[in-house]
Amino acid sequence: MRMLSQAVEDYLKAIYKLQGDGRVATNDIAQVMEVSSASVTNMLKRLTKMELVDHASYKGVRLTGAGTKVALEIIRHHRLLETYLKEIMGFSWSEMHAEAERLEHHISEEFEERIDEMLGFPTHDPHGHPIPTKDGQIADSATQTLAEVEPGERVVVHHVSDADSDLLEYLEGAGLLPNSRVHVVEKEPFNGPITVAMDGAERVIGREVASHVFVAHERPFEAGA
Amino acid sequence: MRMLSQAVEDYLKAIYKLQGDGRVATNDIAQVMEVSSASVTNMLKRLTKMELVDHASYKGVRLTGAGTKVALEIIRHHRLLETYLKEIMGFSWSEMHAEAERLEHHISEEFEERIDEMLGFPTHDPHGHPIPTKDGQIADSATQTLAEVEPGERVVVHHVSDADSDLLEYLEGAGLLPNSRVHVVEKEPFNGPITVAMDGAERVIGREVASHVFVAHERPFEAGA
DNA sequence: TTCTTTTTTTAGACGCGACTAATCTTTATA
DNA sequence: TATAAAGATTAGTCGCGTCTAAAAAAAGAA
Repeated sequence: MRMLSQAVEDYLKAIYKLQGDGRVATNDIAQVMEVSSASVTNMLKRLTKMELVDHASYKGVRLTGAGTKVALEIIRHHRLLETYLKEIMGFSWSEMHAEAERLEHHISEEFEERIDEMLGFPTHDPHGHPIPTKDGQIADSATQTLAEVEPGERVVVHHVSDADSDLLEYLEGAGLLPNSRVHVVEKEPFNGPITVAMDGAERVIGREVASHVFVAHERPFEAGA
Repeated sequence: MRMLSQAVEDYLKAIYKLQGDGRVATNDIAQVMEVSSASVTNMLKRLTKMELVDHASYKGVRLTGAGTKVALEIIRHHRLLETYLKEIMGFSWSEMHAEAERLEHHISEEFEERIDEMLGFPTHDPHGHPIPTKDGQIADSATQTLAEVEPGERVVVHHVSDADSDLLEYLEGAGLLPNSRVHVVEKEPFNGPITVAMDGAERVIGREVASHVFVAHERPFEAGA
């Protein structure tokens, strides 16, 4: 794995985020990166030579397999860092993002593994965004469980684990059915119970039970990422 | 505080370490930085313009007050990071140094404060090197107490707190007198007792008592710093 | 379709931080 | 003290990543 500059990593990350199914426009990259279009064109030439992007003059750009891999690594770093800074180090929402934005380029594989482990291999960051795995897989947005949601977050139940029919009945009784809106009020530490509010009424449920309730965020994408 | 490049920070750190009482030679900087002498001369010109060093052609270089301040900040980052990586994150000695070497340039004031606090405001890093304070003070090498020494380290008792005569008598009975060599064998977590070896015999002492025994390392300066 | 507007690229420049080769200065040695 | 060796600086180049101004290509409107 060759050494890439921070600038290169930032461009790849920006292109990844702009890239839906199609190709990305030079001007769009210039805007989110806050540089001139000429700078972007210049960089795209270099990225093309490095085979990280596929750029055709006047036709937009797209990440190659290698480029996508790098972008996902950086995004993984970012989201793991945000989770770590918030959960373990007590950073605020605003400080968290800026710090992760810088550190994501400078942590080692080793560091990444340690924080992943210390966090219990989380699948989503504090915003609810999925954390790419080491081999570049991104969890489906509905693979986050209620047990992982942070206090203050509002989520919608997506589906419920169908392993145990007793459990299903309990969840049904508790009103934790697909499409119900849930507001996580409090979380006891050390895998203790979770207090949720549904239709204004509070309810305390065990962490174990919560880990069988798969949820989605109400607003999948927002400002910071 | 203006933004400095990583290169500038690295030069200042190198000069700080080479600088005893006198001035530092271009070639010496080139050697530790692993760059050509011409590159050093070139950088010294820029550092002089920034008023971070005081450089006279053919006469060596010396840090200014501002330059020293920056160097100490970076060294503080490095030593706090090494301590954090080792104590909290479980890094090995070898990984610790390399990681701190990169991260020292990229952590915020906020991050620095958090890890300082999480570590209980340590005065020395795991090597036993003093950690500069935020305002650039460096603890005397003999202000580290036995309570702060890591298992495996060998230290020499420098002096003993003279607050309490009962304590002094206890320490005398335990053989913890100035110039005695002490090998820390084990440390119980959560401020539990410490096992030390002296003249081959092991002895268990309370953490509170150990915090009144001021020690110095046998080899004040070694490879990594 | 032709003209206009928007988007993108090219051309040329600049600061940073490195390099090599050549040219001083200073220091050491005969 | 003259000369050789060691140390430091200058001169000139290069790649990175940015910029502005100008030209070219694509897209939209009359």
